[in-house]
Amino acid sequence: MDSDQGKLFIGGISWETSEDRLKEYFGQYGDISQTVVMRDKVTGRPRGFGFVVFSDPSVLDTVLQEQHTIDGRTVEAKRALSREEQQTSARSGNFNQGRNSGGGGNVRTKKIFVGGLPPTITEDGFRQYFEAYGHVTDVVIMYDQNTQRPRGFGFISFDTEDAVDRVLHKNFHDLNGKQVEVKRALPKDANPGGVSRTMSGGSGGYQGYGSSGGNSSSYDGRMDSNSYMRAQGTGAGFPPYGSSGYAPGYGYGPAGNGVGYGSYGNYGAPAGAGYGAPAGAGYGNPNAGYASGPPGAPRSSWGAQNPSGYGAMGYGNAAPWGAGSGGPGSAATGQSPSGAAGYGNQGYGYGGYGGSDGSYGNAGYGAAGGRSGATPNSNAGSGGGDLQGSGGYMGSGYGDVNGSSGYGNASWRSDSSQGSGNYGGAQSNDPHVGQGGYGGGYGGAQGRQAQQQ
DNA sequence: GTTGAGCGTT
Repeated sequence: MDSDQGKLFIGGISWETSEDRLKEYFGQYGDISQTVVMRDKVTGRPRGFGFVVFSDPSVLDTVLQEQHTIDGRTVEAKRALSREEQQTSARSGNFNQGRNSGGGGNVRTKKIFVGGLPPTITEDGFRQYFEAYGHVTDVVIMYDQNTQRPRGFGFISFDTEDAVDRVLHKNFHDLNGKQVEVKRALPKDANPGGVSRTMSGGSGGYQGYGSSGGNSSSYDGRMDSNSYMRAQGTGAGFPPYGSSGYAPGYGYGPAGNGVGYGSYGNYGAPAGAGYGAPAGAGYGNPNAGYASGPPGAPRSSWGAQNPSGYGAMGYGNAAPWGAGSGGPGSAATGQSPSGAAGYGNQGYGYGGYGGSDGSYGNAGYGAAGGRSGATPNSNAGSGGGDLQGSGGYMGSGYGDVNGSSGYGNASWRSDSSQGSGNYGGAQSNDPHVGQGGYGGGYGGAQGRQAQQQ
């Protein structure tokens, strides 16, 4: 990755070796923009390795060819692996949440921690970049108290959760040509361990969900953590996501039949195909739905990795929605365009979930909504479901609320046999509109209306 | 001792 260009991993260093010493030693090869010696978080003892970043990446060629002895130890200099690389190659278990995992996500500040800032960044530049995502209420760039040098990170505050979600959807942002990393800021005052929002069943249907699973943290907290986001486009990040237990956490799955949520998968996938079709089937079997999915769709990774469904959902997949690519033809037709909104893509759901308030839905989904334009194509893809459905989905507001009602409603489960559409129930009236169902059920909104009526 | 931490006013 670009940001890691010029970065060397220095292994086997003496416990006596400090950042300054590294800089002094490697400085003979070129300008050093940063050095760090990793230490145990708890004991503070050096772990025996560190990193050196040269301003000019071409210096590495020379450095890598030579042997280096620092503080009496012959150290090993290697090109630093990106975190993604590390994950894929060195770990099999993936529950490692990395730093920040505890608590960051539980308390939803509207602030974002931005790491990896280029030293040249100005507050204005920082603010202007993020204003594209929403109204920025505060900007902070941190500097070393003594040296006044930029510390490489800062904070950006928004006035809405939506803006925060939009930023987080995309974990890597390019400021002044360098990629920076964004994470939800740790609450300064809150007790990290606590769960500030009511998890008890109350308001936010979603949270309830999550919590019910018994593992509250997974859903909420982890999400923000880096692993998920690391995706940087490669998709590599996904795995962790899924694996992290989202699904489980979500509770959904567990809840009933393990798969429950999975259905979503279909959902996502669907686009064409899927939705409807799947439904039934799909429901239970997320993968299936998925697989069937859109041509070329990248998703595969998802499916593969997470059988459980949620993941499958496609969060990631943008395409399907917007693009419409998929599916069976149908989708393709006109819809695509609107879909667009990238936003929707990715994440659509993601953020929402987290947001306890329901606010969530909007954004992402909304985007999707765009898609709705498409309306009718009926394509029917497979299953009979009408794509429109999708529209429904969105509309309804996944997020909005009450999730409980909709979502919870088991109805879908039972009905599953029938088909997809029914996710939400609503449609049951109108079979064609599969989607609607979905939406309704899920979000509640439609569902509710239907019921009332 | 060999692959990451940095979270607050400027």
